[in-house]
Amino acid sequence: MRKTLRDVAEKTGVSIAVASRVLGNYGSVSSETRRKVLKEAKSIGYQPDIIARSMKTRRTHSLGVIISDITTFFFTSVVRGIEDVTSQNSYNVTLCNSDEDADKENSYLRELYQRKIDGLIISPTGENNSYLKKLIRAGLPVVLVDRRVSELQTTEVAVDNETGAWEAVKHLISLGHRRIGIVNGLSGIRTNEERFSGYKRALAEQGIPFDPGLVKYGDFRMEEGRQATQEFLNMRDRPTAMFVANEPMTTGALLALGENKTKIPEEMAILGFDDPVWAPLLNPPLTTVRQPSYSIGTIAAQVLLQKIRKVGRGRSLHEEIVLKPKLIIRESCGEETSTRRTTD
Amino acid sequence: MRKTLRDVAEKTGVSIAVASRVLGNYGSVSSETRRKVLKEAKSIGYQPDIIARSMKTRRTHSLGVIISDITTFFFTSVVRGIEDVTSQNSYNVTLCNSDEDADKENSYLRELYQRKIDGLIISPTGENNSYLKKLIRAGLPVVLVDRRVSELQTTEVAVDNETGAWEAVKHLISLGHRRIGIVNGLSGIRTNEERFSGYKRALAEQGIPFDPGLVKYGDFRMEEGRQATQEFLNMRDRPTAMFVANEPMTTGALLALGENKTKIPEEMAILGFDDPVWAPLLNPPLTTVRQPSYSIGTIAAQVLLQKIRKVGRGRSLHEEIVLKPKLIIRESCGEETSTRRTTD
DNA sequence: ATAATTTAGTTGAACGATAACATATTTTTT
DNA sequence: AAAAAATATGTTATCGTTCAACTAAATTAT
Repeated sequence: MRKTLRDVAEKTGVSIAVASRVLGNYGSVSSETRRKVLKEAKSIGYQPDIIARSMKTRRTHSLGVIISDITTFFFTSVVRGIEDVTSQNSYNVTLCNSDEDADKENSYLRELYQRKIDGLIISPTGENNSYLKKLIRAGLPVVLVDRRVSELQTTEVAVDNETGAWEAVKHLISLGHRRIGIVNGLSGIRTNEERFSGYKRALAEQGIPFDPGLVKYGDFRMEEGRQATQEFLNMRDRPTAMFVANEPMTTGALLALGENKTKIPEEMAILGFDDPVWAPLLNPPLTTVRQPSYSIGTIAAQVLLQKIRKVGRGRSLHEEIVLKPKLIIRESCGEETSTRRTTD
Repeated sequence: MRKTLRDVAEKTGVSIAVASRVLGNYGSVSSETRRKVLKEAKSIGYQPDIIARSMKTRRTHSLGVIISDITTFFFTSVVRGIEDVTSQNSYNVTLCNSDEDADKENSYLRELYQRKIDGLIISPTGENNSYLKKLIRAGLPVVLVDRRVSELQTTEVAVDNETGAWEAVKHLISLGHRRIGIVNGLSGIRTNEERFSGYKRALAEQGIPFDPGLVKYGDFRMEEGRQATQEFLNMRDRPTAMFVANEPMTTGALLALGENKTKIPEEMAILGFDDPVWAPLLNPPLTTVRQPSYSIGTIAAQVLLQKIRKVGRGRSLHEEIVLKPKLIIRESCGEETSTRRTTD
């Protein structure tokens, strides 16, 4: 039988309120009764019922996390960061995968809200975010990760995508590449618009005309990265280098390159966004733009906990926390002294 | 202001019980009042309070998942499987990373139990599992994944590790390898004992004497895989092949091999347990033992939901669901026609 | 010595739903 | 037409806590 506060109180011969005070460590109780209550609680193995407590306190000490897919390197890492700080602060995390599906996202949102989570960390799909907006306006503490959505009045934690992509493409250009393909993510998403604009800026700055034929859009998953790459390879005037906007699509691209026995970087240079553990294991090792994904998670969680603590006072404001991505140069894009360069 | 059942009832001019019946879809209500209640509920935006409901029904519709580290390929995949079936059945998942730390595991266990989860999926650390045992005896539905623990009276979902390792090592031997190193996981863990015993059996069957100098233990993480490999490389009489018991340690091993510019498979063949997406991308592509990790997750979740539905009736029994691992032969172990073989 | 304050403890009302039970109304059966 | 059964609705206790309000006793201040 499950023991309740009442059992503890009765056994000790004291009122429920006193037992509650002892266990909840507030109010005033004599050290004598405190000792007795504690002893009795321990002896019958009392465990507080968090549900009942939440009912009264209106705090669940649990957070929701909605990401597109835990299976991608970036998000596992973010989630791990979140979990590490929340567990230290005795908050729980409910994990949800939206798969870039706005309906799925909304139904999770509803579910989590009904469960009365204290706060939410989300990487929103971007479409149809009126329900999310409503929750924010209703006072739910929310932190956005990876994806900025300017019309949401809340805190965002993400990397400077424009600069990340810009540096990546600049690097490619510096190695002599002129025809640079991009495999971008879904077009509605700000994160990808930014990466795209970094790509275009780098091109423009070096006086390379923008060629719409060199841009492909994928759904962030491996399969579409592979297809896009295959399409590049089939072109008459194919690019000499490609920049891929996330890790799963990069995996797909590498698969396609392997299937076609395309030599990297001689026949095709490749540079990916996100720096998974296996990037240095490849031959040649993969050049990437590394996001501090674990930190994005820890920071998001810290900020969220702060917000939760001061909920009520003050309106939620739009606030951006932007971290720096870092270009990790390995060997998949060729070398400074490449023939391409000298013959150009 | 948050709306309650009471608000709906008052607005409609009906008792709370009736409103509850309509929204909870049970009991008998006239279609006329049902319509009115539904309409009113919608118009004021009523959302049931799941906490309050749980309080009364003693069901939370949420599950706990405790794994060592979401960051490893195997577990992300398992978790994704779990999440897919739970979300379809409108259960929620609270994710916890134990990091192979029994204390951390136990404190999560306590926390989850207090939160009154309806069921638990866990990959236990193996040490100090008396609290887990207690919860099982107390009637909490539990499913073990990846790690078997024979003394726990509950369902286990895992792969046949002995056979997996046996096939792997047999493959290595068939390619002419005689000195085969193993980088095993922590020694207390059954999963690894099984893999170790598969290794030894393959050796014994081919009449190769077991050499304790060729076995290293790691903590499942990358770093120790790297160290173990470095130690192998430093041996005078180093192995010609190595079998690594999980993905992060395999990553570490590959890193060490790369740092030492060791040629794979000529100077060192490598075969890893777990088949991450990137295995085929390596050069040479990595031969691995693939576990159906996503299925382990979905099956575990399905079994758990079944158990939850028939909780109360019948004691929990020890039951093993064992899936088949599959050897995926690529090129990191050499070829049938290897010089090693012919010169042997 | 009396008043004011602090300390220790009790009582009972929430929190928002569910569900057992009671009652009133309608429909069906005999 | 009376009895039985089914349907619709209301009343109230309850789940396990917390917390405000209150009382009684002990301590301190004047």
